[in-house]
Amino acid sequence: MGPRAEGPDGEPSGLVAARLEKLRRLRSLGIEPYGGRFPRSHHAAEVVSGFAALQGREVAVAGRLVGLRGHGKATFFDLRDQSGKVQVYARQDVLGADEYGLVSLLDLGDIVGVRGTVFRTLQGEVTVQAGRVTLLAKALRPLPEKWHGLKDVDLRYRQRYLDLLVNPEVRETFLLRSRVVRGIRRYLDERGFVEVETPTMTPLAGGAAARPFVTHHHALDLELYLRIATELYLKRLVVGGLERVYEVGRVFRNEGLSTRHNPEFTMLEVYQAYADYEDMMKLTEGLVSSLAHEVLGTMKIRYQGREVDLTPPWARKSLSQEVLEQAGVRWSDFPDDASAARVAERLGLRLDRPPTRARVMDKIIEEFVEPRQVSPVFLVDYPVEISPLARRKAGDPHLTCRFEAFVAGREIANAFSELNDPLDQRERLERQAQERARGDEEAHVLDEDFLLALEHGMPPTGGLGIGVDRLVMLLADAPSIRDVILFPLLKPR
RNA sequence: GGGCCAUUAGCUCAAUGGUAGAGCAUCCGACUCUUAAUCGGACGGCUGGAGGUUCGAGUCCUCCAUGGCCCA
Repeated sequence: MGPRAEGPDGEPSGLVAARLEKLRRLRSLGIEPYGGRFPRSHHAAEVVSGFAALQGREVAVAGRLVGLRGHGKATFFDLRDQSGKVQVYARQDVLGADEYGLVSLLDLGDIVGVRGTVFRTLQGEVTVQAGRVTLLAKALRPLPEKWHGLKDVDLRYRQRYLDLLVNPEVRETFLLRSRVVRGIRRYLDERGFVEVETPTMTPLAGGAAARPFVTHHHALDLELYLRIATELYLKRLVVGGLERVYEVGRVFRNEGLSTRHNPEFTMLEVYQAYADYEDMMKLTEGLVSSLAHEVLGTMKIRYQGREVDLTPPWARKSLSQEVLEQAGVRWSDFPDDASAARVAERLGLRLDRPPTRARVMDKIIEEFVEPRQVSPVFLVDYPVEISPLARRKAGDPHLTCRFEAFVAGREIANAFSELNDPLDQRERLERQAQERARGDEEAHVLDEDFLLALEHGMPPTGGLGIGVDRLVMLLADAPSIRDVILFPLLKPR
């Protein structure tokens, strides 16, 4: 499909038509509006910061035209590349009438390369005086308004490239995300962890309590599920002797959208053989605090107006104690589903599905405990009912060696001493299978292949999961998960 | 799934139920140190969609679409 003057959504022909006309005029002048390779000697920011050494010297810069101030036979324009912005000064008497004719046909949004000498204007701005101007790509559509930026949230997500071009803080957020992910890898690599990749499409979606997406493999005529966690495959690798493994990977959960939920998101999972959840606490606080220091230069961060100090060690509190303090109930107050329903009623919890004991536990934590944990804290020792993959606590078979870490009222990590008793694991998954048979689509699946692996012997292992998107939200002070995912899921237009 | 709010020019926003406007962008003209360049002129709209109330609807009502926030 060729360029058209009228867009599908009623784009008025004027703006596009004007640029198509310029394109035609450029070609008639023998200028190719879509250029090739343009070797740059410097980035924009380097020209500005390196002025002392570059003054009077020739540079080659390229970028998008984001400002244009014509003065008849001279023109100032601003080029922006990934590093920043640099001003260019083009004079007809230097360039000659032909090449200056090209400058007069430039539009905001065009991609332009400039070779020229570095100088400082009378106003003090570091500027490249153009000796040669090359059009590298003609823009046929205008950029959003330069002063107010692009605010329409829908357009910002659907045309993220415009958001990135016009709203500098958006680019900053995604550069920060990149640094966070790189920092995670570096931190773990330095500690002897091996990065692996496990299947995204699997015959069973295990390792978490969530509804999966379903897809179909034609050649095998096989139903496949997009993974909801990487846990069960990573533990198979621990069985196989990879003693320290991690995966930073996309997982998929078939749930609604909110400021904290996107159906696909990025999860870090880490497994360390011969370790336990105490080790995972040290790993968590060490990793998160050093990431903050690395990308923000401080461990004292601000999230949505609240001051949070990530400096280790983080507090540890008993989950049961915290539930008692915040909600006024004990786990032992509701030993079964019937009593759990009464407790839910009394606490005013509204559950969308029948209130089982496990659901009420989850809901109490979510509603009463999670929002109140502002300073970093590990809440430890979760009930076995809601922790089917975690090792039981010695001396109290109702609890597990599991913690969740909370910062700024949000869960950021979930970890436990992994259950390596294949018989206990089988019983727990069978219990989940019963829940599933009773209609709970989010109950864990029973994965025989995983149990087979456990039966070969898995060393005692500490495992940790961190939601990378939520971690980035925390560090970027972003209120919505959509601010840290480049292309969040939207309804198609 | 429910409630509230939003949707007006390419973008950002105005407009008691009574002639749809501004800034930026665009187009034409002037201008060789501007930087939200400036100055003069011009173009730009089925007011998200479909119905309804009214002499008259951007404005009031109903439904739909998309988004946001809150709730489930």
